[in-house]
Amino acid sequence: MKHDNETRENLLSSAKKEFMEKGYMQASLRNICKNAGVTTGALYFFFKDKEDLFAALVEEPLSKLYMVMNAHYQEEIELVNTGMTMVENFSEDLETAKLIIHYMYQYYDVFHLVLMKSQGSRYEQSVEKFVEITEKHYRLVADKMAVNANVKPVNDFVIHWIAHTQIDMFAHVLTHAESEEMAMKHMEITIKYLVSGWNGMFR
Amino acid sequence: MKHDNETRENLLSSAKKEFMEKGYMQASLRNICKNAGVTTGALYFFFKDKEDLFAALVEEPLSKLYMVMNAHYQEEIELVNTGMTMVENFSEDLETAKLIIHYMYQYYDVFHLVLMKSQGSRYEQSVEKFVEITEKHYRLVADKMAVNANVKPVNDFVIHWIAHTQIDMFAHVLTHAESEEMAMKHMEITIKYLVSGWNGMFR
Amino acid sequence: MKHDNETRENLLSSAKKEFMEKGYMQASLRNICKNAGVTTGALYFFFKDKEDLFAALVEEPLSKLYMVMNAHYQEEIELVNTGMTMVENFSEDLETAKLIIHYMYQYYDVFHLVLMKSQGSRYEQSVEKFVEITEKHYRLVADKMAVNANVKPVNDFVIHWIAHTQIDMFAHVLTHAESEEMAMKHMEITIKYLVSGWNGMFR
Amino acid sequence: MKHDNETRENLLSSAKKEFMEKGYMQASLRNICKNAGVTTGALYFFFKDKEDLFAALVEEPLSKLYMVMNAHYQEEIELVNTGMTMVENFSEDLETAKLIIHYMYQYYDVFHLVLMKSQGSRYEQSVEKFVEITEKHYRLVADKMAVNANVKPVNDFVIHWIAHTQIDMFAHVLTHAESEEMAMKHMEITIKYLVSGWNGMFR
DNA sequence: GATGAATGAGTGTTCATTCAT
DNA sequence: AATGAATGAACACTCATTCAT
Repeated sequence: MKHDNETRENLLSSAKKEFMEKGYMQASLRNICKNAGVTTGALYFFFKDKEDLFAALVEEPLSKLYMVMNAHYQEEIELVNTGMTMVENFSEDLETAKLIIHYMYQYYDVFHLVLMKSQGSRYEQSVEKFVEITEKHYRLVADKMAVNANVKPVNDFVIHWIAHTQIDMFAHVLTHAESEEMAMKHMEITIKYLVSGWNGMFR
Repeated sequence: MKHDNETRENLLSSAKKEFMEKGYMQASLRNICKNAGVTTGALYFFFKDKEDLFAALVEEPLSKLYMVMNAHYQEEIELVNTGMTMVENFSEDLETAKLIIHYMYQYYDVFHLVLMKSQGSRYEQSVEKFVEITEKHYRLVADKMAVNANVKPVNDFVIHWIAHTQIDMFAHVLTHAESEEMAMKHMEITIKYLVSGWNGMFR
Repeated sequence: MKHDNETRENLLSSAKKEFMEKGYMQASLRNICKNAGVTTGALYFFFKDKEDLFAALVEEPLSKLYMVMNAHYQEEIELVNTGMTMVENFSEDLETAKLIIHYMYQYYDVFHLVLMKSQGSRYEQSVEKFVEITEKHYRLVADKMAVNANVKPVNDFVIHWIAHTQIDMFAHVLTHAESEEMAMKHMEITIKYLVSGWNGMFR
Repeated sequence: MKHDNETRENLLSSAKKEFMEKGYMQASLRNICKNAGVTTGALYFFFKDKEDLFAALVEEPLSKLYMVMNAHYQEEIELVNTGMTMVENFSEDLETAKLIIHYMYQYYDVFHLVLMKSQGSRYEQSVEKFVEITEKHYRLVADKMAVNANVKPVNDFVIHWIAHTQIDMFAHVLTHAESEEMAMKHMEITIKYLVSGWNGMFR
């Protein structure tokens, strides 16, 4: 039986460590190879270039999360269409958030890399992409609620900022909580905070 | 009276432009010197190294803001000691926030550099420092309020996150508003949001 | 009967394409293998190294042409021994030239490779070899003619240059004519030119 | 008094040697620096990149020769306009050729580099440029002569080839003659050959 | 016959920094 | 006060080649 790409795995884990420590730009391929116990040529057998190496670490879980979020927001918007004026209890949002955080914890390192260490790579825009997805969602929700509650619609700037705040919360929880369990606990309060803030705008 | 170091000024403004465009790490001293019309040697006459050059741009306004914030929070805490259970109207907070944003707009480029372009320099931790200051403040406020309102105290994690959110808001407003005037307008809503969130935690 | 090495053939045709496009030095074995649908190891099973691969493409037709030329010039020199003082009509030379060009067209790619794309390989000296063969021939012819016409012998430098010019003409026609037919047509004038030049020297 | 760019000169002469020996592509900047006794950084202080280094060696004499040739051909064409049917004596052409060769010998190494060692640099097309200039000239001359001599005009292919042959002659003489003196001597015969060939076409 | 993996030396280039003048 | 020159280590990346399986 063939060896299971041991070198590739070594390279990936060495790369993960290096990217974690120094960030994408400051990471040295030389170093990654040295710590993986191979020469630079070996790296280029498995990966096209530096960016491809980084992509191999993060691409899949990342794009999957994009899909999950898009799908989830799709469903949620249909609930709003039924006509509620306010997020009466934040249980809905909490569940969504917990789902996302749970997914992120499954690929803890990946999302740490993407959210905190990707500057200089093509993934440095990932946070903005998450924001965009969330923003579109909130734009719709806010409009519905404004109509239903008969208040003037929230402006784009604020929607964008709220989306940003939401995403930053995920990043924050991921990077500051000691464990997934603790993360979940913290989120109950942060979501309560965010929902209170949201509703406050329509009062 | 000092004679104005024209070269020094040229270097500083050239540096500001380069750092703005490429960020600290990617900025090239070569380039900065070329655009300032001097050679690298000249730069090293005025500045110890790359970091010192960056510091010369941001240090003063930055540390002044640290002081302003510290002073302001000092005052504010005394108000809390008088015994209110809740931030009844957010006018207090709004005024503080507007004061900070106004200060930031006076040194727009400086804070843009510090908040967005300092990665790789020792100032990349500036955001965290702001958070720390804010955090200490909120820790005190939250404790007082918890006692007065007779609810269990908010945990450190959440306080930290709330401080972070607050600081991010400043960064966001600074970088996304078209003008100081607009920034002030936007802040009225964002502060309303944040205060609603804050109060929501104690309900 | 040999079984046809499909892989070998694929490698050869892929190599031909790569060498044609980029020249010997810039050609990448990686690329050649990729386009042939095999790995580098396969290449090294069939060919010793890069140069051997190039040789496999060109060696045979090339050395055969050397032989053809040598043989032809051998015959021709015997005609001169019969005692003519001048190339009265260039039909002789034209026929020889057409014969060579026809042969070259049968292995169009091979000679294109050898004449234009072999720099860096051991075949970069092929042109010089053709020149050498031609030169020896002209040396003899010129001496005979000098004696017969009672003029002083042409010096070696000029003989060498004339040979070079002749060979370059073949290369030029091969690479610039749109078809063999056109090549033949063009050669009638170029040979006329060359013969006029040659005879002019003895006038 | 300042040192006269000794390092730059060392680099240039080291580069000339390396380019001469290995050609543009195979030349190693590391090697050039080592033989010049400096580090790679020094090279990049004086030259933008590899191509710029090569250009510094050849650009000026090369473009000057383009100008000289263009100017000379301009004059010559006016003679043809006076109406001769044939280049009766080749003294005209010989003088032009000697002038060009003399210029080339003044910058012997430069033209050796350009004509024989520039492959891979932007100067690899220099021969073709010389041909182009010469070709335009011969196109005009041939047309005039065809009219005057009442023969059908020579086709473009042949004109192109003749121009090529002419330029190759210069390259050949430059690289094969032992001295300028010898070169001049050789040229008398080669020009005689070329003129005889040319006139032969119109007979 | 052919693969997949790996080597190791090499490439041109960029960088912050230094320092004699 | 500033120049011009030079350092030397680092960078990502490419190459022809090798070899156990």
